[in-house]
Amino acid sequence: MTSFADDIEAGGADRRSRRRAETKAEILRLAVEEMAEHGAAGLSMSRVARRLGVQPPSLYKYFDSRAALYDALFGIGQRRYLRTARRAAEQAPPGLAGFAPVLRAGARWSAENPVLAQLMFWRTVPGFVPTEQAYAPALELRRDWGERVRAAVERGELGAGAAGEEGLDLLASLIAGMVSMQLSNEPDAGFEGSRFLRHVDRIPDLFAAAYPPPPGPGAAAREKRSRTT
Amino acid sequence: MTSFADDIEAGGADRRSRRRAETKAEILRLAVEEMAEHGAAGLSMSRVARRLGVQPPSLYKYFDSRAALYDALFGIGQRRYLRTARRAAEQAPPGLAGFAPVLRAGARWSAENPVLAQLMFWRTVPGFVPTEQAYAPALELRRDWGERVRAAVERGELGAGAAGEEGLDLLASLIAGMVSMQLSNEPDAGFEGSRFLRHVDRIPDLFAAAYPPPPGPGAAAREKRSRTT
DNA sequence: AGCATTAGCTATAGCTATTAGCCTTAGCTG
DNA sequence: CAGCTAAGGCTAATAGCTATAGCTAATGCT
Repeated sequence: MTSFADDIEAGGADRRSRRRAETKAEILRLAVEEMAEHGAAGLSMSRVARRLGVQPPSLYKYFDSRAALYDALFGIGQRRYLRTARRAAEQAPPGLAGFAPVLRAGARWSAENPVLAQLMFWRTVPGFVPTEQAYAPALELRRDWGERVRAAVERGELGAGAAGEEGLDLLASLIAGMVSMQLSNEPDAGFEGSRFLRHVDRIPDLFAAAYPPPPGPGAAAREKRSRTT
Repeated sequence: MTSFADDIEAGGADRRSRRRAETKAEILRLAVEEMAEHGAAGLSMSRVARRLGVQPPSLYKYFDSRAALYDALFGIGQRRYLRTARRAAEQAPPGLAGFAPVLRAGARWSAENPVLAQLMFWRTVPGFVPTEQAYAPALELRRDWGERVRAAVERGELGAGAAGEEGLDLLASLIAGMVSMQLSNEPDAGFEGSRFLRHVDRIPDLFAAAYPPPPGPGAAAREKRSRTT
């Protein structure tokens, strides 16, 4: 969170390119600090410049506009969020049982990066629309979830509708709700001990309640297990 | 939505007070139009003044600051939202069966007033913090829900935990999720045919799945009913 | 009819983003 | 190592923003 060094690709191995990338990363870091203080929509180029010890117009050597700065942060956030989810997915068990760890990882990331999460999940900065490129990871993540849900359906853990657009919309709404409540009510609370994010672990059961699996082999065992949990 | 005449109390029966109240209502109306175009955080006093056909400083005769204008809209929105929910509650059946109509009424209101909903449910306007007075209806609504859930618990339709702070947080998260998805993804879509808000009717069942009622008289009948629904 | 208040105005201060254009110097290249 | 390019800073200026101060005319109550 603190450093953006890895998110800026240096144009070349030049010393100049390297220094330029460092400055860009520093600007992004200061921008996030600014947003943490004044709200995601309250980013001021002038204040960032002051923090950097530079006159405001100099910032435009690095980012074409305030919107471009937002877009960079939006894109970095989306990439990191996707990466976080995929890493969690690697270690998660297959099927429905793997939902909770992945959801939890995403929720934790959002709690630890409230400013970026606000920018990404509510689009509330007037005049800012993310570029297609910056938005791309969000579409990838949605595809990931599509596959994950489909796998759970094939395992007989969820009803067929769960893997459709409708089911994915419901699943997205469930996680969005808890993250939204967190961001608007206690953005600085962190993940552990959050009033709202502790409910994230319940999402798989809630989702399964909305799309119950068809009765089949193993249904009785699953039923018993879910009752004791 | 179009008129704010009923939301501004005229100081007296004076002709002056009446005209003043009319102008205030007109300003609020134009402010919402502005916000619909430029985003909730993109309200500009100058643009509102231009629309009203007046110089910017003249607005300050009616609202002390931009924040005061936001606060008025925030308070009006909260009052209307509370009123909408209570009206729906009057006609709703008692117990868990009454949840859906009330939730739906709130969701519909949010879809029809996306700008006010954004201002109220995400607090994303930099520097704006609602006054206690403007926020009060939100607390009342939470108390209403507390009673409604408690009644359902007493009827044996929900588990005991549902009526605690934790349960209410979960319920709030469920509705917030769908409204949030609506506001960020298709704010201009309206209620009917919304991808996300159609899931609102499922909330009671989801909530009941999280706080299942203790087995007791009528449990079998309830079980059968919920399966056929 | 008289007069206080209201509701407009202009001018101004101090922010903001952004563009234009200048100048120095860092550092790559021949 | 010399020279040149372009990176990266600067100042000045424009246009827009919120907000305050203070003036003026007319509204409409008493």
